[in-house]
Amino acid sequence: MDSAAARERALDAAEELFYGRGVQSVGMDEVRGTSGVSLKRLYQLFPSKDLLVEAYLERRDTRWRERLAAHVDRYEDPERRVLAVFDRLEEWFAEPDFRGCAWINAHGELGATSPRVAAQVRAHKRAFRAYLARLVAAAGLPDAVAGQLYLLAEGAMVTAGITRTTEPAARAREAAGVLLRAA
Amino acid sequence: MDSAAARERALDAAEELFYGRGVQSVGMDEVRGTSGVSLKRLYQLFPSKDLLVEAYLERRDTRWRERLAAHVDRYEDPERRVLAVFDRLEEWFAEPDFRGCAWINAHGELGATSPRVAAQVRAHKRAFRAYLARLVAAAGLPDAVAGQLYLLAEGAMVTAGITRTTEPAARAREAAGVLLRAA
DNA sequence: ACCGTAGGAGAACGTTCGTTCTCACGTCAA
DNA sequence: TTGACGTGAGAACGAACGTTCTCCTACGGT
Repeated sequence: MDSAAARERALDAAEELFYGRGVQSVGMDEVRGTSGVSLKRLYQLFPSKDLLVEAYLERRDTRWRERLAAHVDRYEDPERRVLAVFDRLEEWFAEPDFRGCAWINAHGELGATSPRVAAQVRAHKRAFRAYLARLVAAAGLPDAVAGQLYLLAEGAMVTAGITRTTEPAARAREAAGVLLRAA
Repeated sequence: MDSAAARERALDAAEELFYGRGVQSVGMDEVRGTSGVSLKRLYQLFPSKDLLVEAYLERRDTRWRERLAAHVDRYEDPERRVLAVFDRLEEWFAEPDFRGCAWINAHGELGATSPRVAAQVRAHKRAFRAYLARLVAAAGLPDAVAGQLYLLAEGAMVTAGITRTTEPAARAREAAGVLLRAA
């Protein structure tokens, strides 16, 4: 197994475990067991657990935003594209291993003690918010609407994570529709 | 120091530390140091750390909802009372030691591994949501609006916790105003 | 005064975990 | 063939931490 493959496997295992059970309740030894990558190699690729956590969050950030954009790009109508964000949320919430927003969870767990994780979370949320702002601007709507929709989306994520239902997405979408019409 | 006073001090310290830095990064020894309650007494009052965590969340839940209700009760107009929820959020976000919603944070940290904490978080959120529903019903508005406002409030909490600004409260309040007018 | 009990300070115990080390094995270059 | 090197399995190390234990002091009832 070459270095790149080991890295992917390690990140796959890290993501599954850290996201599924929280960072602090997963030991490096379990990452080794799940990934099949030896401890020695793990520490070559990621010299500390902190760095593995950062890499996990970073890769997940890229993928999460790509999947969102891919979903939105199914549509052309600018207003429909805004609402597609909430459709994507619903799809996400329905995934069998969904356990809430990885960044909100990581912030709750590590935000107070790890400035780097806190910064990654802020960057991720800033990027999401900026994306929403672009969609709203493309629909010719005032920027304030983006902030409102952003709060709805965050509320839906956190609520879906706690209740383990997809329903918050539909509710947020309804509210978003009202806000769009009112703007 | 009698037993009741020791209990209060222990809970004060637990709340300050657990809320401020997260549960898992605070040891029982630090709770002892901050509270001035010896380990022996701590374990008499709370036979395990888990039970101390539960007691912390429970006491905070009671107080948090009392303060919210007290703020809302300043007003009589039913619609104003609904909006007062967001005023209270802004006040909360501005507190100097504000670090996001304790239950969202606890859920991110422990929700996946502690069913009891997860249940407490769900109960707290259910209670908040039910309170909002009562305010909305008293204003003669459809129940669906309560769900929408709830998502706005949760989004504001999570965003304020991550960005450490009070601004999400004002944005959520604006959006809430629009939703109320549209209903 | 005397004893039983409670409490405080802090050592001690056992476990977990991040990280490093040991050792044996296989591979490839000279 | 030999020897340097990379790797894997897992032991080992050191720290942190939840929990319990030891020992000493102080007090309340007789």
